[in-house]
Amino acid sequence: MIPTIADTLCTAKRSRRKEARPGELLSAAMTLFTEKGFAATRVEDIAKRAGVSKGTLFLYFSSKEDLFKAVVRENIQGRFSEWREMIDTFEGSTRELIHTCTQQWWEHMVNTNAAGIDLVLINEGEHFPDLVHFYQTEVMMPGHALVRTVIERGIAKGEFRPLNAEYATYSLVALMNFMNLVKHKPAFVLPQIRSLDMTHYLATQVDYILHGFNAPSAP
Amino acid sequence: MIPTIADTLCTAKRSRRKEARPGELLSAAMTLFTEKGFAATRVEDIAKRAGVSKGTLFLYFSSKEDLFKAVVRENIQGRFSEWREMIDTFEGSTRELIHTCTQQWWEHMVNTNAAGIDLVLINEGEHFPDLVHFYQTEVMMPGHALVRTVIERGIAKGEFRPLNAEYATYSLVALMNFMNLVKHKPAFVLPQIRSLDMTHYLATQVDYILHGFNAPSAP
Amino acid sequence: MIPTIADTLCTAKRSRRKEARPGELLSAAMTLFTEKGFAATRVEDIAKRAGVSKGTLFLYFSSKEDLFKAVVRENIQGRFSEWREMIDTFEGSTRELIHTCTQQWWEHMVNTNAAGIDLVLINEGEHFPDLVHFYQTEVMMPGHALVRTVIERGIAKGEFRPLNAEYATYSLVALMNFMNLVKHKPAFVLPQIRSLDMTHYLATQVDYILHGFNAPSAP
Amino acid sequence: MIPTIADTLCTAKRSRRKEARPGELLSAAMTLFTEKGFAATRVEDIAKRAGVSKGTLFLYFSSKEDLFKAVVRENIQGRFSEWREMIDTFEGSTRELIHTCTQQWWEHMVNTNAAGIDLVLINEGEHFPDLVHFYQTEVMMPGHALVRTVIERGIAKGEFRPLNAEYATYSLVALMNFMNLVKHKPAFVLPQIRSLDMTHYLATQVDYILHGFNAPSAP
DNA sequence: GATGAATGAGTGTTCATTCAT
DNA sequence: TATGAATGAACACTCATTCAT
Repeated sequence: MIPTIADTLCTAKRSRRKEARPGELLSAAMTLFTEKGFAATRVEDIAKRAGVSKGTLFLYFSSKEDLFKAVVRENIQGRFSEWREMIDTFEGSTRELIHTCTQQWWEHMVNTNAAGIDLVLINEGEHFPDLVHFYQTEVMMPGHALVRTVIERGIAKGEFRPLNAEYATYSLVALMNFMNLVKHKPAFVLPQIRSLDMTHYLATQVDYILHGFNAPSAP
Repeated sequence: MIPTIADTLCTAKRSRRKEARPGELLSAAMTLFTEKGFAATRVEDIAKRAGVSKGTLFLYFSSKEDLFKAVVRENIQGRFSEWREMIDTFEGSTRELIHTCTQQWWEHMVNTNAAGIDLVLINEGEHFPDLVHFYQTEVMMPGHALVRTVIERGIAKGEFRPLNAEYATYSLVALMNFMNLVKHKPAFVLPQIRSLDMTHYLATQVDYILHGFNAPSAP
Repeated sequence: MIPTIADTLCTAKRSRRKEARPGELLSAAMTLFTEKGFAATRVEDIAKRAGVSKGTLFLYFSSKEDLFKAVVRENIQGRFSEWREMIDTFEGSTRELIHTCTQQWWEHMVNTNAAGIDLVLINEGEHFPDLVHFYQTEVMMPGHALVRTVIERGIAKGEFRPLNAEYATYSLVALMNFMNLVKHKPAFVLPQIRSLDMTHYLATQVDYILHGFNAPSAP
Repeated sequence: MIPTIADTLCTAKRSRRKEARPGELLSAAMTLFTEKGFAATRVEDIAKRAGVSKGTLFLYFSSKEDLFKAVVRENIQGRFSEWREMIDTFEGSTRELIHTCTQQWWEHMVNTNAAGIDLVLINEGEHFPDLVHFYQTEVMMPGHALVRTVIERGIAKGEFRPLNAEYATYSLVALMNFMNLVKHKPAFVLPQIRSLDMTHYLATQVDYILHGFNAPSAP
């Protein structure tokens, strides 16, 4: 018997979907978690958005919290080695390095929503102490260390004044958090900011900060 | 029957409290909303903290949402005229003005939790579209205008380089938001930051920013 | 204004019910738990039977399991002191004592359904290890000790032969369990047994057992 | 292509298993049903224990209930003719006959878990009215009749006093049920009983009962 | 005015059953 | 025949809101 196109599609769809399922769920979960927060997101809505039933979700993730952890692991953790590599081998000025890093962060973390996860934890972390611990240990500490490494590089090479490295780290963290909020939280700032060219805005803000660090302006 | 002293006390307490009731509820609500967010705060806990029953709360506020709106109106609006006055009549350098403003903001807004309301709206604003509109119009726009006025003063007086005033405004907004988060959201940053002297930290960060604006360092 | 009858009834009903609520829930719970088992009983059905809503049940008992424990405490625990008292002060023959005890047990424990709780634990105990522990400690051990005391009294007074007291205890336990099953589990025995006079049957069976213990027959 | 040894084994195993499948499922089901009860046993666990998938189980049994019915039919029915034969041709004393029967029952019914099914029906019979009817008719009535026959033999031969045969039957039934519970329900009795030699215990209890029937003690 | 008992809609999670492969 | 992915009904528990007192 010759398989009809419908058959083929069906088969193809089934098997393609089977493998894609966890990924589709993770993606749907990331979107909704970052849009509405953890508590306000209903697992049923995640499932619906991934095109499956509620029961199917629990086939792949043992609980809502487990799903959230998986989202974090998938999207944030494990990118650090690349960043570390990049920073350690960078040959240009620290000024260029910081611009490169922030632009990449914007592109890969913010535009993909990955950075929005941060905001979820900030807001609802109190109810999930173990998630916070996991996140502090696995995400925030490495991230913070990365930024600090860059700052210290600038100081060591005499590009920056002898700053308090911890404070300077927070200068960049504050900016990144600000941009994260602008991107993900419509209620955060005036609508007009949304019409800005965020890439350009980021570069400018970084320049302000570097200026404060005494880094020479771009030639 | 002759009223005992206990009776008298009781009556006095009663009537005093009767008038103070809404204020106590608003205060309890602000504390809990800023601590736990809107959704995660139970009206029963607000009532308990205000020393009344759940039913009483609904006597004064028709819903949880209504109570939240009242908290916003009570604590944020109406401070702007003082600030405007202060800025318009300030006689020192813009650098000093900015330091003064930020320190006052820290003292009056952050330490009193008022600024924490901001964070609640940022996170859960989706549930209150009209409140977000109100907030944008009545709080964020005036606030933003105030900061911008100060920036423009600095540019006009030649203390700053000819900055993009909008961008520069956001530099300060980002810092203030960062500090707000540090104060209110334990999961936001690494625990170590909590041991900092926040007043000093704020001053230092403002200095970095002003440095970026080409404002001469403090003498 | 003169209260109407309706008012009076309403008031009376409200306040009467308020106090009676936990008792009504306990009673409904005992009936359903013994009829259908723990897992198969829905809290909503318990509430419905007590004439309240599901929410009300959780006002008085923090969980289904907690409710079950309360049923045990209410109906079984705390009766032991009376029994102990009665046994210690009994003046007749051990034969008479055992007949008295078993008849009272039938009347107060089986006819009130209290003994049915036993069966629930027997069947579903595996899923509630802490309930089993509670029950073994608080109910089975004292109950077993009580029966054993009586057996040992008979041996000490020379009314019984020098039995293995533990074995002999189980002889009575087995009988009691049997009757419990007959009363509560329709599928346990042939329907014909239901037409027996259970009081008489119990007395006869006890007599058989006592006969086995070498207690002289009733004169 | 030449089949490898592995292939052969696989095929052999496959076809052997294919035929054995329902039996393996029945056996797994009996174990789990008697261990955990009907409702608390998950079909997936039965399938896993039988080494097949959940889907396969439903290939052989149309529902969980249907599987349970098959377990009952498979394991209990059809043993009665042997017992009847044995009883009718037994030549020793009724006392010996009863000891023989109870020991055989322990060995063949309790130790093989078959008797545990009894308990499941006792507890969850409400969900299977037709099965209860089947069980009463096909299992309990013949079983009861068998025991009664033995009692009546003892009376007829003058070994027992002129007992109420129905009552005396229940004496044995109660003991058997008790032992069944001890064997299968950990929550039933105090843990100490588990350390007893059950065979010896059974013999002793039977002796007590026979003593009550006035059967002379073993010589 | 003040209370707190009562409500019931809403959500995370389980599991028997189905069905495309 | 055998699989296992998918389903959705069911249930314990929470909490904003109501209302008789």
